[in-house]
This record gives sequence, C-alpha cells and structure tokens, in this order.
Amino acid sequence: MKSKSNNETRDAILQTLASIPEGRVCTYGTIARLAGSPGQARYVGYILKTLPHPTSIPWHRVINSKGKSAFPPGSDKYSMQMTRLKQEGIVVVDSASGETIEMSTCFWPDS
DNA sequence: GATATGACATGTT
DNA sequence: CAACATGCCATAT
Repeated sequence: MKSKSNNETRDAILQTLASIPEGRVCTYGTIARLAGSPGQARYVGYILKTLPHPTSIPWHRVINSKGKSAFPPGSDKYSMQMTRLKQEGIVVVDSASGETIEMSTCFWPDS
C-alpha cells in the first residue's frame, strides 16, 4: 500500500532538528540534506510552520542561509528566537537589517 | 490536475 | 551588501 504522504521524510527532518545540540544553529538546506533530502529546504520550513505549538523541536536553532531569523524583525517569534539563541550562548551581531547570527562559530554540524 | 503560496538556497546584476 | 530572478518540492484551495 502506498503511503498517504512521505511521513518518513518528515520524521527524518524532525529527527535531524531534534539532533541539533544546544549552542548550535543550522540552516534549512543543511537540515534537509542531513535528513537525506537535499533541496527540500522549503519542506523543512513548512513542517515547522505546521508543527503543533507544544513541540519539542528546537525550531529556534534553525535559520536561513543569510544567517538571520526566518521571521520578520519585530515579530513575536523573532524576538523569542533571538532571546533563546542568546540564552544558549549563540553569538548574535547587531546589524542594520536585524540581528545576524554568527554561524561561523555556531554552525552545526561544524565537523 | 492546475494554480498559488511558502519559517528556503543559490546565482547574477 | 541588497534586490531580483530561478530552481526545488510539498501543501492548500
């Protein structure tokens, strides 16, 4: 029987997200690639968006390739994410267009 | 099944 | 560095 949807892929992505250690950040594309599905960066974002609110997924550790939050600055989630990242020890640089995450020191998997 | 949208990535201008 | 354009794929209508 055929699956209604690729729950395996979704689960793989969720597993990858849950595998991000504290004090580290990762980009959507990297997560998708680690999950075994390169190019599905959008899928990762879609999952997080549709995730239940009381989720154990550290979505705040997920950022885009620009090194910034995926939400518009000033939004609740944006502030919450930045607060959490700083609390985890992640370096965030204040920039004119918003706070930029120093992934050079917090990127995962670093090695 | 086609069209539109999306918590993206990458390249070019 | 910023804006624009293109690719990639799943979900919603």
